[in-house]
Amino acid sequence: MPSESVGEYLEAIYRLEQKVSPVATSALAARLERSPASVSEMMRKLAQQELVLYEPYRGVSLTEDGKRTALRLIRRHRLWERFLTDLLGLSWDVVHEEACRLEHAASDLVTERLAEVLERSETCPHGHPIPTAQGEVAVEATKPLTELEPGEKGLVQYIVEERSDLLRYLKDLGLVPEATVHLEAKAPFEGPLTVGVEEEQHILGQRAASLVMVKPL
Amino acid sequence: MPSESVGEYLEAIYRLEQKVSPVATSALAARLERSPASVSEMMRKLAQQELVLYEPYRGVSLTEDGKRTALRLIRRHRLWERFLTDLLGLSWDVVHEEACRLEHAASDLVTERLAEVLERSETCPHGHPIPTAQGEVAVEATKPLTELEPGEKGLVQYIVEERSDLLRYLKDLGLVPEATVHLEAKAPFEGPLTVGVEEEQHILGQRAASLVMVKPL
DNA sequence: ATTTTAATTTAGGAATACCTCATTCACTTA
DNA sequence: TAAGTGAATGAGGTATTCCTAAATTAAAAT
Repeated sequence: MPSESVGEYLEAIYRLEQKVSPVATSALAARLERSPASVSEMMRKLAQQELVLYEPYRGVSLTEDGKRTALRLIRRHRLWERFLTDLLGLSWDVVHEEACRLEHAASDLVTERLAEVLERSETCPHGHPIPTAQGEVAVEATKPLTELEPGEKGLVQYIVEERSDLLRYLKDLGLVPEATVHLEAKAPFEGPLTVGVEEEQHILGQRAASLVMVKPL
Repeated sequence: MPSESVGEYLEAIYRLEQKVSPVATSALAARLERSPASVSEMMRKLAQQELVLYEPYRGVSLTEDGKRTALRLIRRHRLWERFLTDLLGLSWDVVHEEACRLEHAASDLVTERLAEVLERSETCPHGHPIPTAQGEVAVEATKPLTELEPGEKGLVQYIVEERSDLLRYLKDLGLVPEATVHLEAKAPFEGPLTVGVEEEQHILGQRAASLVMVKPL
């Protein structure tokens, strides 16, 4: 099993690879709040352990081995998030940080018991799918709220980033997984969107909207 | 807040100080499975931070500050043990190790929520009292099972050590907190004890019996 | 095709927390 | 009281993981 630090790197690479692969050093450095130099150094080490494929100056991607490890940690992470919201009643904007630490402290035994207790949970509180113990992830066809056509309706699937301030804002607007949204208008020049959420109407900018993934209805 | 390592030292000192104070380097080294040299080194550091009083070659004891920190961690530790047995259904012989890691991963926010969810828990699964959030510990008048007089009855209060093999053995005999024991006979020359536990009768050696603390009835 | 720039890597260091081996100390025993 | 013994400490070293500052490289702009 990887050290806490190595684990964080693998998870981050997995997440970033969903967008672009290979992943740039600077992207990793930004996400993990480390210096680019530290990231380079760590990549060399992970490559040596065959957890990543690393082309200096080009970027990194996970090997099969690395992906397996990352998914195991992501499973733990999301299960703990569920635990924190569902059983302890914490709000969805604080659970990410807490789960980051708990995921490394729990053994597989504890993790799987937790999974049983949380039985029907298929996603974390932000809507991301919880990988199975075998490392399978359910993939849904989604697109950012910004790419819905005016007049189109969608079902909120997940929130791309777990930043606390973003999550608090979105919760206020009712933009949470399972919510139904109706894109009423999209201002030109990448302007704000007018969206109906359940019974209310809100106006929000592209930045926030692009982080809300929806399944068109 | 202390590092994981420092926390382990403080907790260990607290526990060992219940028996003898000041605590010897070798006792700490044995409990934490570290080399005596590592312990010396760490003691120097903790003394500098005024978490312990350290007299080289004589031993260590906690300062008020150190005790407060230790009790906060012990509270977390025992709450997690309760969580693991009561909510996840793990057996009492594995929860100590798991809790050792979880206690450092959880914030105070999580800890106090956990305490609320576990409401009426006043002890860990091994019978040790859970300190309050203010650092108070309930103390009961107890003595080792070996010091019960033949014919005397007692209520099992707590098990002194959390060693897995010991706990499994004691569970088999029904020697768990809350159980009623009846010391039927004590063989001479520190020989085995004959004890009645609820409806059954068992014979056990001094080593094991001395680790079972009872409240005489 | 060269220059510039921005990203990336290398070099050199620091902090934490371990270890082993050699030495020193406190206490007991002769 | 002196020697011996076992516990405790000190010296020197390793592994992680982070950093800043300097050098390098790839890619974009002239």
